[in-house]
Amino acid sequence: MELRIKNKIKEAVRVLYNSELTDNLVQLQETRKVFKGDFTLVVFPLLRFSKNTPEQTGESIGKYLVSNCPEVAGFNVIKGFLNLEISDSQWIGYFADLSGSDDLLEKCRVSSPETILVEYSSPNTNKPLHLGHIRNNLLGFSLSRILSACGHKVIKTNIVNDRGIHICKSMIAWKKFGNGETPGSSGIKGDHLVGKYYVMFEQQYKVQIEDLVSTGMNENDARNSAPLLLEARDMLIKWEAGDPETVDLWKMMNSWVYAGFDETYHALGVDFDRIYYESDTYLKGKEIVLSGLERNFLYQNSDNSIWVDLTSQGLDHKLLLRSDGTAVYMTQDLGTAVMRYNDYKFDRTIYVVGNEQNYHFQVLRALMKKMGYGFSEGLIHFSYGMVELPEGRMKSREGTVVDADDLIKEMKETARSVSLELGKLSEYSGDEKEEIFRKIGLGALKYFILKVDPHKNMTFIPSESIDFNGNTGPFIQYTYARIRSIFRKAEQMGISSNQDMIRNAMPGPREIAIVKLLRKFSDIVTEASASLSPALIANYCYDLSKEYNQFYHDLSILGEENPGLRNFRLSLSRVTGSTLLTGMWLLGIEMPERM
RNA sequence: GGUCCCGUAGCUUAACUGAAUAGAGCAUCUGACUACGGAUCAGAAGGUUGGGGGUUUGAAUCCCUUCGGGAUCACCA
Repeated sequence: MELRIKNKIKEAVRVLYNSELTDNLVQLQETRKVFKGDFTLVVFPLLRFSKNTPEQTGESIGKYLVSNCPEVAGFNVIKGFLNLEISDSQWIGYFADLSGSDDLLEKCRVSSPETILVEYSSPNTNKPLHLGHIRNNLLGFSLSRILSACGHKVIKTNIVNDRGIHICKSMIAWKKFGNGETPGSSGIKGDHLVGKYYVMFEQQYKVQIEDLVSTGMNENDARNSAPLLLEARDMLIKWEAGDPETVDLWKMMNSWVYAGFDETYHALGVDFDRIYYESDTYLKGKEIVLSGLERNFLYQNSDNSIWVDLTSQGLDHKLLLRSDGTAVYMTQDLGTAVMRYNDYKFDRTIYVVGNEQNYHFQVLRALMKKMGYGFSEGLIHFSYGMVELPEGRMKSREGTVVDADDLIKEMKETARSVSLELGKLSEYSGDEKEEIFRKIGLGALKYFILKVDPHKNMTFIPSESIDFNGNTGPFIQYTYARIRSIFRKAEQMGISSNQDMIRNAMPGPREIAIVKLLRKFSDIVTEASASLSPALIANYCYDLSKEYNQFYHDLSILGEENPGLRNFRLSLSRVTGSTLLTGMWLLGIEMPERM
């Protein structure tokens, strides 16, 4: 519709002022609520053609459109703004089409689908997932669904950081202090158990440093010569050499961690198509660096360390292999990227990684370009903001890390107490209730995180951040549950919605307002996919719910006497319900049938 | 110090890539159920978009400057 109107506007200017308009001069936008109309043309840019006042220009174009453009039923001009009024029958006709289609996302499909890898989560195996990972996982998962809904081939992927000195630290601590403790023997979830030994290492290490300092050693030397650290380094060397005992221990402890992560991922409702492990990819990375050196893209220092010079691209020199030949972070990312390209020939890889690594990804891209990898342009860093607490960043040392498992559990508990307080659901079985609490608690958490612009840092206030009223997940879920309830009731009454009757109805402004919103859905999803922003969909679902709740409050649906109007309202409810369901699905949020 | 990001009501945030009177929610105050679900709805109050300058018919948005906060610049990941 907008496109047709825009073309008519161009035609109007051609006829009235004998001038050709370029698209960027036709600024057609939604009319703001305080004014009358549906679409607004900003006429300021057209004054140079009309050589007239804004009011006169608006008036002339408005008149032309009313007589030449069937969609436009009327207009008004306020200052430099031409507000166009669309006839109700246009909106009703549009809704009839929408209502008859069974695929709300049909218009979102791109004409040339890409193969896109979305990397998210990327945990370390020495500690459990926390709130930061939750944002990461939710963003990555939702982006995957959005891109895939738009027709792209999406591979959800994860790179597990399972090697390095930090892993050896928890292994050493477990060996020395663990007395053979396992998840099974202790009842502690595997990732938490390993995390416990990592913390224990750091504590004991600190004690040893203090002891050494008290004997007169300076702190730096103490740090480097504490027995525990020496043992960890020794273990890393053994690991790299493939020492069977070390590798077995590593495998065993990793398997505990993976089982723990799987549980968290499952609770969060995210999954992956393909998981890469750093312990596999770093070797590939080394290979690439060595061949890059041979081909003179890189250079070697006198101490044998290997570097790349990116100063010509405004970046710096970057180390790629240590002097002892071991790999650094960048090394394995090179390897991972190449392995992935070999596996999938992707058009894009979207790295969902915090903005603290902006520089790293700039370097990665520039480096791959320099080394001649054609796909370097397709490496996209989806840089999202940190989750902070009121007192600042989460710090594991200060024990302020918000644990993912705890948070998920707390959300469900909160949902439970809110529900019980409201006294609903009494007729459901225990299992049914648990399922509803889970959906609501998780819905609140997910919506809270996804509704904010991914690029912005966000503050999480444990006691009050997650609400169940207002602009929240449960508000949208509630709206959906109400709609479902109407249809249960309608069924009892023997009423069903009839597609053929829609065009004959005479709905009022409340209904039309919803139709206008429903119509925007596919544009919003397309926009979310293009700009990689689930927040657009989240806020849209809220707007739609709000509009629907107003309608629901003011007007009766099943109680409406006029069958045509009742049918229209029922159809409107049906499409609103499926739009909310689809929108929230794109965010990874489940909707309860009742709550 | 170099580079980059962010400052919007008390709090959490929106604003389509420069347009009209900057939208919401929470919290506060006032009202609405003999009605399809009150986790709802209606209303009030709350803003010099950190400050200052500039470009423009028009700036939260672009440019400069200043203040405040953060990130990054490791043979850490």
